Amino acid sequence: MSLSHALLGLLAVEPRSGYELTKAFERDLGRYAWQAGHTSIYPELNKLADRGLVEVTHEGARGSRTYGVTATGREELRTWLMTPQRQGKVRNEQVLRMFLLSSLEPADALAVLRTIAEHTDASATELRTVREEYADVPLTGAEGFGQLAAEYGLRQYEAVRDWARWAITQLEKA
Amino acid sequence: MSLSHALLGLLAVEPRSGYELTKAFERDLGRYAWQAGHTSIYPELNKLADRGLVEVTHEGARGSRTYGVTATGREELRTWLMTPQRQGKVRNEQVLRMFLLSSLEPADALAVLRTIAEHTDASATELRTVREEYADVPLTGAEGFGQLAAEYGLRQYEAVRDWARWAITQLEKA
DNA sequence: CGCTGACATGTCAACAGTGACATGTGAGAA
DNA sequence: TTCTCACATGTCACTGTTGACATGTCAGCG
Repeated sequence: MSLSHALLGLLAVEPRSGYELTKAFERDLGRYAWQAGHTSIYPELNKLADRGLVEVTHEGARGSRTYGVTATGREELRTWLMTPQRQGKVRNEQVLRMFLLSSLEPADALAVLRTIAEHTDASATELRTVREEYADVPLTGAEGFGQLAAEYGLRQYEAVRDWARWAITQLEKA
Repeated sequence: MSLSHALLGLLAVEPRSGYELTKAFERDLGRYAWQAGHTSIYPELNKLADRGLVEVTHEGARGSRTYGVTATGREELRTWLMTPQRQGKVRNEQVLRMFLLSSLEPADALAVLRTIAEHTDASATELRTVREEYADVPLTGAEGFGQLAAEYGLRQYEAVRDWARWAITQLEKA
């Protein structure tokens, strides 16, 4: 399952509590890569702890538990990231919508494409400012994470926007 | 659920059997947008038929049933595609791997990035030849579907490749 | 004519993920 | 001090998805 590796990866960068992990999924990670709610995160943390891949490193206020990755966990994560990535699971509702555009009347398809182009352009602009904040932090470590993510998201949005614009001109030509 | 709309969309472009739909999911659709196996497709087709959104238009050899979209189904699909797309569900194992790169030693991260760059570049090259085949078919209708998909996939791969190359130079600088 | 392999559809148990519900804590504001 | 809200973790029923298993058909080949 990918959720376990996502948690392992986040904890490997920096120890966190289940609550903080939930927040992380609400930001970049859940936006572009893999979304998960606290209802799946907490049980998964317990399973990982049972398997000895993570451990509670600190207990704070309000019953919070901060988890860290064990040596075994770090090894498991490394193996997963380094092994030849076979065709992974993909499930993206936005992309699905784009693929189904051909089933609409050209006029309707154009309308949808225009809103896609607008939305992705707005998101790209937004991310460009986020990127500035990371301008001179090191790539590895807790901050580099966000930097790679922001850059990835930005390029992703720009690609979709450009595709939508291309599709619009193609449709208008016809 | 998105699967029902995916089926509706595919059938709206062109009537197909469950078997043919399964093949479609093994190609572009399952690769970039939404994957599904025959074990979820057949039951879903029956549910859609019960709800009157699709209907059997032809029964062929070996018990095959070709489905088409009803007027109601087409309306349902149109509504779904045209309504303001809230933040849809995203789940992409490849992207997840990229996000977790920061948790690796720089040397390991570089190795992974290099294979990503190679793989995506190869896929882009492959799709570029696929695109040629669509060079002068109309955008709407059964073929336009593949054309939009190919173009989308190509731009996606190129964006990821360029991002990986960018990340490599960033890491090497550090 | 028998074999093989793609065609074609299905069930079912196990598992993953979501949303609703539940419970309690501590900080800061009024 | 009381209230509110973010913090913090959890269960559970329901739904969606997968993989293993099951069954049968037709075309082409030797």
